[in-house]
Amino acid sequence: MKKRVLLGMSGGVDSSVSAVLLKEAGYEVIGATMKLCEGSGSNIAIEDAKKVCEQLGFEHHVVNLKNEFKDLVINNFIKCYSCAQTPNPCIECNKYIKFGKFYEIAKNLNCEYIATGHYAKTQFIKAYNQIVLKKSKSKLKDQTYFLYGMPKELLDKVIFPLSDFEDKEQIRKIAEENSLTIYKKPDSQEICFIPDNDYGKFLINNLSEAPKEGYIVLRNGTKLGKHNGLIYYTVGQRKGLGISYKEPLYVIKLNKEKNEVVVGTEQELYSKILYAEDLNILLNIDLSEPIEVMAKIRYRTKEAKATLTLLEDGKVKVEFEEPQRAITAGQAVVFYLNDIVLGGATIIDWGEK
RNA sequence: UGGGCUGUAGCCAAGCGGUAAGGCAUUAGACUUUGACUCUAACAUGCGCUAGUUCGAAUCUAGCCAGCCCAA
Repeated sequence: MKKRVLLGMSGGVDSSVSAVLLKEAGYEVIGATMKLCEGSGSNIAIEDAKKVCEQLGFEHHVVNLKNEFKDLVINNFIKCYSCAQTPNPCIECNKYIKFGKFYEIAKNLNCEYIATGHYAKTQFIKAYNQIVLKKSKSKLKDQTYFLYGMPKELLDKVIFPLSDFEDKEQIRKIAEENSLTIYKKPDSQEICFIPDNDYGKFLINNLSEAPKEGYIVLRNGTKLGKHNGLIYYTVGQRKGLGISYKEPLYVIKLNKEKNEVVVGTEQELYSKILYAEDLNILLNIDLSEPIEVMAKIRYRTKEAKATLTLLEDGKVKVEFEEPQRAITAGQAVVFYLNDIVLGGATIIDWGEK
């Protein structure tokens, strides 16, 4: 009997080609498109995915997860900003929706597995006696940074058909060869629930209290200018400060208490130490003693050698060998052992204490 | 109406006789399943105004205008 798998389909190239690959691998595939928010993009996604399923002879379902998405992802996004942090909604979405609610739906449809078009890989590793989450073959497109939050129990229930592809062109080629009309659809970007990418406007419409004006200051308190609200800034930001200074200035901290944006030179952005919370561990491994890992503080940043120390309450301390640039509260730090994802956590603070 | 200082792009600012650095901001791209960063390109025929010296002036000279400071 064929194994049944529920494939999350965004209507894009990656998930559509995943459908082809699963079919070729002999799975019984059911396609499902999650409806996460209103908007024309969402309807196009559904139509495109449905069309692919028709072409391949699969069932297609539309799964309404709007309420869950709002409760678990959008609300966290808003809350995070109101705490002067910078959220990463894609990580929350993977954690709660794509590898949470979506799996519940799969079970209801009698699917043993779920699949997505993420660039990531799962593999049984004897040393850990488990299936682990690994980086995809394409190091450039690897998306494990966004996936560290998935439940460990799901590792043997998830299939990533794109795990061994080197680059996107191959994927597009497969789409074209299979006459999938979406083969040249551009890659998705930006936050999916803010179609015009104007997240400032989105926040103003959704925050309980309006953003307050305040000062932009140097570390020593020198006032350099004014800002329209902390929500418009994030650590490491250079553009949009509107300040004249002899060298480029970057946001190095958002001070919620004083409602101040603290700016400094590029050098002041670097730190060797960060603290994080909500640790999620994907590996059978003993963390009672500090451990050497490779840690990544941001998507598109090279991971760096660091020591991971467990503190109380699921909090961790990460000490890097080399200073890292623009460690940002609200963003994730993800830990790797070679290509294997150990886990990750949400950054809450940085610098010496 | 004595003395001193300043006046360079939307903003900050270098240059001090040889043909307008740099930063911020802005615009257009590249990169990117978060927000950023980064990269590439564009952005003053003109340096308060007017005359003059000079082969050549933002740079020197004179006058004027504007702002600031110190004295009355």
